[in-house]
Amino acid sequence: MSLSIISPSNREKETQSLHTIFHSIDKYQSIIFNSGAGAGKTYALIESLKYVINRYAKNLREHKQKIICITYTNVATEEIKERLGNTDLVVVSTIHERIWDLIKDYKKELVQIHKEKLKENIDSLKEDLIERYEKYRDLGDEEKENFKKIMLDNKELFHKNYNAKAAEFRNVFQIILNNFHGLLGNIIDFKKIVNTIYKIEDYYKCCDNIGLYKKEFKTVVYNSAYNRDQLHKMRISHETLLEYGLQIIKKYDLLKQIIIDKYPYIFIDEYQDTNEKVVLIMNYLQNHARQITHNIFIGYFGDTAQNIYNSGVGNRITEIHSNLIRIDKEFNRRSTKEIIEVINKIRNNGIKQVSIYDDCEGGSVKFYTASRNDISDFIKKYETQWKITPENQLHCLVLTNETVAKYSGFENIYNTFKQTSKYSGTNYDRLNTELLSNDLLKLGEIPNLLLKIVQLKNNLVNKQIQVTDILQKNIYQDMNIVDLRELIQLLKQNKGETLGEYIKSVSVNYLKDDRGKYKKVMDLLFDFENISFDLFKSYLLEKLFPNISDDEIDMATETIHKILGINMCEYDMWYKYIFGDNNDEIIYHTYHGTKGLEFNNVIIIMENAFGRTRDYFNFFFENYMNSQKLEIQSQQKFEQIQNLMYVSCSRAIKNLRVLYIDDITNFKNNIEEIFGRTDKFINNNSKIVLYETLSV
DNA sequence: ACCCTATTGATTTTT
DNA sequence: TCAATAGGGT
Repeated sequence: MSLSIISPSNREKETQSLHTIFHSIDKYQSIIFNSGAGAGKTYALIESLKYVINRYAKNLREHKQKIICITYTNVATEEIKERLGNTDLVVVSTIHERIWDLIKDYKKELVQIHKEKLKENIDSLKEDLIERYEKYRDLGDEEKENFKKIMLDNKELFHKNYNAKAAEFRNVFQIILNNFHGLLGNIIDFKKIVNTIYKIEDYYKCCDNIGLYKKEFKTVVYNSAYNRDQLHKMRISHETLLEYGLQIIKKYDLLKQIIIDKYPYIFIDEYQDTNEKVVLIMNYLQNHARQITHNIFIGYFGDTAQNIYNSGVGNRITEIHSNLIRIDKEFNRRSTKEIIEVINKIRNNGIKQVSIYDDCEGGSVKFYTASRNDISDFIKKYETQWKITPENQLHCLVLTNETVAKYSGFENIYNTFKQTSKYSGTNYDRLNTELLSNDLLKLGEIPNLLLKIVQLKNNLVNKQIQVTDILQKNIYQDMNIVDLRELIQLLKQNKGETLGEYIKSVSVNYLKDDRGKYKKVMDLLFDFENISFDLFKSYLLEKLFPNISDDEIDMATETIHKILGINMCEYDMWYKYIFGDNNDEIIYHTYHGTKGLEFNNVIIIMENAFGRTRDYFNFFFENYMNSQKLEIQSQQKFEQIQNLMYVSCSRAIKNLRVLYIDDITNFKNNIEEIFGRTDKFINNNSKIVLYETLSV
């Protein structure tokens, strides 16, 4: 058993680095705590919070003060709350929740800021119209007014035909706009122009309504469930919330002072992912505190090398918030020495980690090349070689959710949903959240329903599930045991090879049910009544192809048939993936999705391309030795890839394999600089074992 | 041969 | 929303 012995001197050193933090807390000197992957950053954060509580609780309570701890995700919030235990002195939340809480009561001021934002947007939208669209620019002032009037009168017609083909769309407006044929030359541009005109009009109206003190225009509302602003409806989303927060805090010194005096300690987790505006806010607080000679401690905890989302502040943080005391932790408490050596080379800057353990040897890292067709064999080989079991799982990292779906066994579900109009075109970005999220609140309506159907089916045959978890209280509370048994029997009769057959079976039994309990269970589950196969089918059609035109119906019906024709086993695989209580031997993730996690055995499937960028990982390897000499933009690209490499490779505790499925001739040397050597994967058991040292 | 327009299909992740 | 490609017109 390795990774278990910590020498007294290492333990002492680790304690020392904690004490450096504590010392800064005592002196109200703000810090930036950097630690690489697996260093125990969250541990340091928790210990710091505990330190403030233990030492200053009495003082804080006397002055009705609290400690703020902000995180990047809700999951992280929950984890910190759990590890910290119960206390009323610390408010743990996401940054958005906190900012909204701090500013939401300043209603008048927010409306004022909102009005200014509307006006700014009106100006820039008007500028866009003139600058981007030549045909529109060339119209005279009177013509522009006239055009606007016509289009405002025909708003409904415009939206009704919005998704029609260009030629058809043009036909609809040709006669109405006979003076403006030039504008109809390019329908895409035409739509953009008209949309912009509508938006400007909406914003003007909103400004008017604010001026008239109309009821719904007296407050700004933050909607965390919605990803886009609806400024004309006084609704803002995440990004604008931070923007308003920054403005209001910047503008009002009294607000700054209130925050400083109420929250003298602010801790920020994963600072590298935090939005730049948040750091700006902190900097304003810090400077104001200095001005009025009040105390405030701000502690940033994170790692710039793990910034994999471009919205994060990353290493620009020290330019924005100056005079931070830098504390680095160089121990690694996760991985074996072999892994640490490789991730140090990938990172190749600042922090060079060493293991905290004396017995840190025994891992293995290898870099293989192969063709795309060899992936499954490669994985299979390690499944036997590493003696993979549900207790010793293999975690396989791939780049896209589509690939995850494929290898996890629900390829058809993913691909068919991708074809629905609910999840394609302008809505394509919803697919991953609404089909694959493990947060049930984020799942789409239909995925949610299908998941509930699969869940009921599985719960009925799962011996560990209690009746109360399957049926709602109002179903079973007035039933005797015989009736209950009968109901369960009937529910269990629902069977089918495919989803469609299963639903047919559900509706057949629906007719058999004379007591009405089965009906009630199903009505609750489906959220509509008189369930039949045809009704279900048209429900899917309506929800997955909303507002569909007549000539698209055939295509849509065919897609619905595909969904119904998918095997129930595949829905089971999908169900298992979502709920993640996984007893599988091999588990697939996206690179990004593994952030913060750690696994004994990791295989990373890598290739040149990622997303729109054809030169992605090869770009990193090609420039590994001379990244300093790249132009600024290329350097940013390099760092982005480097960080993703660093995050994914540092998940491994013991065994790491990278399988590269493109040609590496041009950058083989640099790969070997990092990984020691590269080998061709030969699809033959005996040969591989020769090269490998077993280490499980 | 070249220009303009229409169509199509696509990365990751959080709030 | 964007970029690559297909397709039509001159």
